[in-house]
Amino acid sequence: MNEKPRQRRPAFDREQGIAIAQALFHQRGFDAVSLSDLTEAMNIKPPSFYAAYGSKAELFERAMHRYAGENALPMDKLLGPDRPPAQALTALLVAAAKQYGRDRAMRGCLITEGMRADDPTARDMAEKLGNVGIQAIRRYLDQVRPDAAQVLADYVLITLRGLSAAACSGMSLRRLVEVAQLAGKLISLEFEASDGATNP
Amino acid sequence: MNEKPRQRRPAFDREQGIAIAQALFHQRGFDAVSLSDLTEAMNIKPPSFYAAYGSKAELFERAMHRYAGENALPMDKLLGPDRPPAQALTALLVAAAKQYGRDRAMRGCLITEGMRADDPTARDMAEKLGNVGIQAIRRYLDQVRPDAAQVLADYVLITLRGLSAAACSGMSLRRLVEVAQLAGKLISLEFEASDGATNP
DNA sequence: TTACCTATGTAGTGTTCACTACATATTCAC
DNA sequence: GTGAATATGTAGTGAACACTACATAGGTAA
Repeated sequence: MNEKPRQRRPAFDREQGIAIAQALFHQRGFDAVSLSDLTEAMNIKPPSFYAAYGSKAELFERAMHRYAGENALPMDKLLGPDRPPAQALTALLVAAAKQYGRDRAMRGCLITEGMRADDPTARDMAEKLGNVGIQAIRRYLDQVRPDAAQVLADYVLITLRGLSAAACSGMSLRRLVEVAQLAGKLISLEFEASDGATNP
Repeated sequence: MNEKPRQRRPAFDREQGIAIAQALFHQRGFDAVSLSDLTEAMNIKPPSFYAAYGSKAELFERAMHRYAGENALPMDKLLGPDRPPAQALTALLVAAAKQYGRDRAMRGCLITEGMRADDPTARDMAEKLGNVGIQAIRRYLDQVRPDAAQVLADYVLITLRGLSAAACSGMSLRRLVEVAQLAGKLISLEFEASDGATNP
């Protein structure tokens, strides 16, 4: 009696699913994105979701990796040895500010904000990934400013976290960049003050 | 047949309930504290909760007000006209760092972190309360540094948000205070540099 | 004592959450 | 073409969520 055959579309694009998840997680944060949000956006059903990604947290990790791959600040170039340290750190902060305020719908840093998820699994994943970037800054400062590497790395980290948080709260790109430039300028002043007589 | 009469304890202390809620919200954040967490900690049942506080969000607002009343930074004293502006701002940042890292279980700023709640009602309440403090800083800078009040206020705000976030992630009190002192010192350098010849 | 009002406990409401058992449609190697 | 492996849709799971209808106990004032 009018047996409608079960419909099934061909296999969906898993990489595109990660891209969709990345956008959703960046817009709303891990906790605020539900499985039905994800499956609706990907146009799949929950079993396909779990067959492909294992769990919501695992997909979040993949999305963060994708984000890091395509959006991560080019530390190697920004913190290269061929420019003055103060200038390199300023460039890092300004680049971060520009990225955090670029897209009106996806503000702040996906990984930095992921560190505040309520879900402990997702939070740990984000912290682990974020530490990679922090340690890159720390290594750089160990080389160029070994006397104050720790406090300077903490200063940069806290400025980045503040920039990301302010971006999420809607602060304009212009203001974010101005603060990043000011923070960089202040580092320069500190370097000049403690440098003594290396420059004219 | 063994009809156990319904037990009922006398009316509970509503103010103490707000204090309990303040602690829970500060430890875990608005979204991560459930109604059963609250009613269990207060040793009451949900109907008593709603009779007393209206909703979870309204209790959060009361808890933030309580927090502001007992923990808010004494802006009037910190930003008084009797001390150099750079010193006043440094004192503000250091006081915030000390408060954010003081209690091992209740890190960061309850209101600042409340601005990131997923619940839009709670988030709006926190933003409204946080703006009061931000505007106090802005007014102060309008008086002492009218030429750069906006960017300086944004800088202080972003540093405070970064300090709160880092505190929540477990950064030690010592490191938080060191960063606050460095940020304050950098502001001093900037003030001296732009001051020209007001000081010897 | 008695009547009344408020706040309490019991016991739910419907919704949403992340996640899954199972049968079947698609796909691919051969 | 055919069989096997795989991923899909249907339809649900139990748990947790914020919140509430209702009867009754406690406190208060006469």
